[in-house]
Amino acid sequence: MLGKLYETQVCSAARTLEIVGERWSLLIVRNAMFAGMTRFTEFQRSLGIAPNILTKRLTEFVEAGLFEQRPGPVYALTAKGRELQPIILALTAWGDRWAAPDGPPVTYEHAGCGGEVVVEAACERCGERPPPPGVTAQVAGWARRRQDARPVS
Amino acid sequence: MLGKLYETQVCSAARTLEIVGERWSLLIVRNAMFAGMTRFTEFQRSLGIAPNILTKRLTEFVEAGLFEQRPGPVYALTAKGRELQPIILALTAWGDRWAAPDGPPVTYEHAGCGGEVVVEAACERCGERPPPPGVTAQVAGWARRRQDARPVS
DNA sequence: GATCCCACTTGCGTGATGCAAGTGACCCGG
DNA sequence: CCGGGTCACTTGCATCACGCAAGTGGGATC
Repeated sequence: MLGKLYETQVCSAARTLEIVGERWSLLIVRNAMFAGMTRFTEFQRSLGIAPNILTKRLTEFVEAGLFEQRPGPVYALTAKGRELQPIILALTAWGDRWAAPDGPPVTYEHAGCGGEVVVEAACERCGERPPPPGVTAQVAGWARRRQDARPVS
Repeated sequence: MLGKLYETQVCSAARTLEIVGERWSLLIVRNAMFAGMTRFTEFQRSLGIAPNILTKRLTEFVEAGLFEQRPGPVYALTAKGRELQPIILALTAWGDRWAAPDGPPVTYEHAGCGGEVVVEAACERCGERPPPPGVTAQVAGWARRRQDARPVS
């Protein structure tokens, strides 16, 4: 949970980043999601994250509903937390393309089928996958009015 | 560019987060991508970001190849920068689902067609869209060996 | 009892961010 | 010409986030 929120941003991406935009957050989620980690020391060891930071992150994830804490203690992803998956996949894909000189270290597979799982933007109406310039943002009327009512500086 | 990198993480998502994981970074990219912003004060005003932080971010984005700086000065997204789009879309989608009590403030449309653009994980082999538990991570052999050669603590 | 492991907590130092004022360049109007 | 406004930053300082390392308490095992 970001200390200072993005309050002037009427935008869901900003809302998401308020919850998982801090240092280590998405890597914690990644390890829970894909390495099956549930224990404090598992996360700590695998990430090299300081225990006070990990405590803070896990506590806030539980409060935000991304994880639930069970006796043990076990930190288990909720449905809400699991649905962060496309973000992890998209981050991975970009990194594979532009920041992986040795090739992709991790690939994601469809369990059972064995095919590679990729994350892509596609049009719900026609099915096409538009290149980035072919995607435009439409701001809802109420959102535009709310944005205008919130001058930043 | 994160101050302390995620050096022990052999993972492209971590590489990506090293470049765009700092505060404001993805919101800057979002504004460039979807609001056509190219000028310093445009970003500064719309985000309410401190000028010293914005300077630092833009400079590093140019160094990392996400933006190029032209006379004006104009900050223009490169192809590398534009390919961050699925990340923005995925962040938005999660936020729409779980953090938008008033509904989605922004939707993304397929230019021309008008259909909504969504980002989804799909299997390249069979075309299915597996739910999160149906996606598994496969770590490449060299990556596992490199990870094992990098004890964290 | 001693030892080990786990799940944190604590205290302090360093680095990131926020705030607000300032600077220099440029443009426009009087 | 001068003054005012705008833009693109820079600077100095305060606050907050994170890193580091030691510590504490609980539980299990020998």
